[in-house]
Amino acid sequence: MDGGAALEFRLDPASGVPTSQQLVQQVEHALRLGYLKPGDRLPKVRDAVASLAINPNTVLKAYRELELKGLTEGRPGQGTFIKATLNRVGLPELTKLRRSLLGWVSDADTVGLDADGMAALFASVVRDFAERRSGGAVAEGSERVA
Amino acid sequence: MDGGAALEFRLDPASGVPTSQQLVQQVEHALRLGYLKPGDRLPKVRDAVASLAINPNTVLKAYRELELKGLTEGRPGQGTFIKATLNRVGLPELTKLRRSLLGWVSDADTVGLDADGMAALFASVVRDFAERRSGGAVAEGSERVA
DNA sequence: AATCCTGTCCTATGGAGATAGATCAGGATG
DNA sequence: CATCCTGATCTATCTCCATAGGACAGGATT
Repeated sequence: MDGGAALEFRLDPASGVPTSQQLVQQVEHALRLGYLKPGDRLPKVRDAVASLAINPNTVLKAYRELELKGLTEGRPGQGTFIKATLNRVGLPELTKLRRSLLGWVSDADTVGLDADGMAALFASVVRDFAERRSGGAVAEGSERVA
Repeated sequence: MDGGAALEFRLDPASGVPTSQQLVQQVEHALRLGYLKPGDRLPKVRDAVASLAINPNTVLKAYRELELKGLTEGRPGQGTFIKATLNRVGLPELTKLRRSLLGWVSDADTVGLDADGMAALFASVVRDFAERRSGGAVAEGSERVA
């Protein structure tokens, strides 16, 4: 029985981020965006191992970290389940944000910006925004150059 | 003399990304966004070492990788200089995209989405967009979970 | 020429992440 | 009860990353 939906893990070897951390971050992302709710089941350790071709210990390490954070709960014989949520934003708002972001991505794509470029711009803008709100006076430019 | 502008490196220890790779990625980002152009000088190895409190070999490793990619050129006695560009999008378009993205970030912030949540949404949307264009039939949501 | 500043190379060392493989423990099912 | 599936644990090993510290090479400046 496969009662609940399960997250499907992905790996990006080029990112340089340790495998176990990628798993942790993916669960956290899914929680933030409401794709996972308390009670949902995470992929079985052995399934993740098989589909990602990684070591059981790596998955265990990720699950252990999630449990330490209080986000999940491992139940031997049953699986690993979501215990808490990180979702502080309503679904309607998220949908709206998603839709408008999709428009932006589409524009960027039209102009010729690739995914890496989009990510670079996004990171730059978010950092900019954060610094502007806290620092106020951005003494030495953020993405600036000098 | 400081003829040319220089990028200012940052480190994010929490990201899990190896230090040297962070440096490489920052240069690439700056190239994509037009913050760095051919002829610009990168921070001196010893300066980066001092400001980031890391090992010279770590900086060297990053610079060597950039040179291998054909993006930079190290000139003993002078410094390391940008040799190529990754910028395929015009500055006006980038500025426009940046401005509209800033608006989106502001909206997201208003609704209560934090930086991590924004990053999660962004990654999800970009992936979604990429899959939709290649795969075609992604019946129901991509960010779904399956 | 002498000096300084720059990038470059080298060896050795320690730590974190991932792997392999075996084993134990808790719950469900026959 | 016996069996199966699940997560959890353990030890040993391997690789990559970063560090420490010393030394060399090319160009500019005096």
